[in-house]
Amino acid sequence: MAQKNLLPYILLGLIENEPMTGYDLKKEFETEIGEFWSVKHSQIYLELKRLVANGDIESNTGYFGNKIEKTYYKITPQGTKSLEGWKYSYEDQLAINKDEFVLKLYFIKDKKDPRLKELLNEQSHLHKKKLEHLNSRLKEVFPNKKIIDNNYGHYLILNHAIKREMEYVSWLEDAILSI
Amino acid sequence: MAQKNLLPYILLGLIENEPMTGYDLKKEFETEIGEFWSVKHSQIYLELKRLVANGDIESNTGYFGNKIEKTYYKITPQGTKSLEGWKYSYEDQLAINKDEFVLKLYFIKDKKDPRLKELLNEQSHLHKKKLEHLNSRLKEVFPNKKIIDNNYGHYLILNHAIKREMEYVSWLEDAILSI
DNA sequence: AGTCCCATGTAATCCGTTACATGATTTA
DNA sequence: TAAATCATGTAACGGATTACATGGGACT
Repeated sequence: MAQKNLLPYILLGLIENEPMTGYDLKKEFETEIGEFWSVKHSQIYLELKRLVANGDIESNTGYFGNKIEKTYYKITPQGTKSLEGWKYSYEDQLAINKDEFVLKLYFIKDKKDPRLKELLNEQSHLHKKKLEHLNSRLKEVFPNKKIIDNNYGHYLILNHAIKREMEYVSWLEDAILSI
Repeated sequence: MAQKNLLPYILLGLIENEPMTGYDLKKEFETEIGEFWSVKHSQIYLELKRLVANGDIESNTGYFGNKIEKTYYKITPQGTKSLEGWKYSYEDQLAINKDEFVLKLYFIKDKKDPRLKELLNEQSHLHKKKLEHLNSRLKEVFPNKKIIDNNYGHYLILNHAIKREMEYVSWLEDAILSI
């Protein structure tokens, strides 16, 4: 494979709970899962066709109480098996996490570079905003223990994202003070 | 552009210090910059041609005291300008950092899922190994203050990578204890 | 009447990985 | 002399983004 294509598993994972249309799936990437993954609708519709051709999902087109024709997709037993296989598969090595800002810094050699502080400040601002956003998401999405225990993976990764941003900000602040 | 292509800037940044061959550049991705970025040699050679066509670098083919013909590339004033422009450019939003493990967790709903702990343990092991590796890199690459001050960006991002792995491990350990 | 959102696609383009390919030199 | 490394490419394929495209419904 050219690049590891995880979209099939995402779509299966989302459809598993309840049948969905391509548009519904697109919407998911604007809210919940959009915090952790991004994809364009053009890719979704193509992948859905592939999944149908592969027998992982089934489509059902019609008017479902609405005035607009929609196509709903539901997962097949084969699709469920494929999804489970991926969910519990072992990763033998960590992928490199490509961060443009980190790359830029690699090429800034001189500690006394006059624009270094400004760059660090800009990033700090971005990450502080992100951190704020994630903190409010946590409160919003997980108001009580029951919701936490029934969406535990999501709860864990949201907490991880928050800790990651805290680390990012603290690193940048330390860096700013060090120069 | 399909995906943001940062390779031109990486190549310019590496060539800026001293003229290099395609093979030299490939080697860089096996050591220093390989900690933060990955690329295949096929892409390097293609990108070098594009940079030459674009006037950002100049090529010089011949026998340089060796028995093998090599092609050295050096940066042009235009290339330097392009590199500087990128290095000090402002990023207005943060890119999503796609992590397969995080994605998997999103689809693990139940806190009592019997395989959750095992998955977390596996990841913890990987990140601990990574952390060890980064710590030894830091000692190896930055033995004294002068080297630090003259490669400050690299020093900063290596420290960031270490703190990031520490956060990852601590998050996983907390998660393991919580279930 | 116009704008926004719903809903679903295709096409073009470029990026990234894998595979194919070749030949010389150094090292074990 | 065989294997590893040096050195440089091309080709095929698939993933990801952008742009093009269409039509209906809801809201102002």
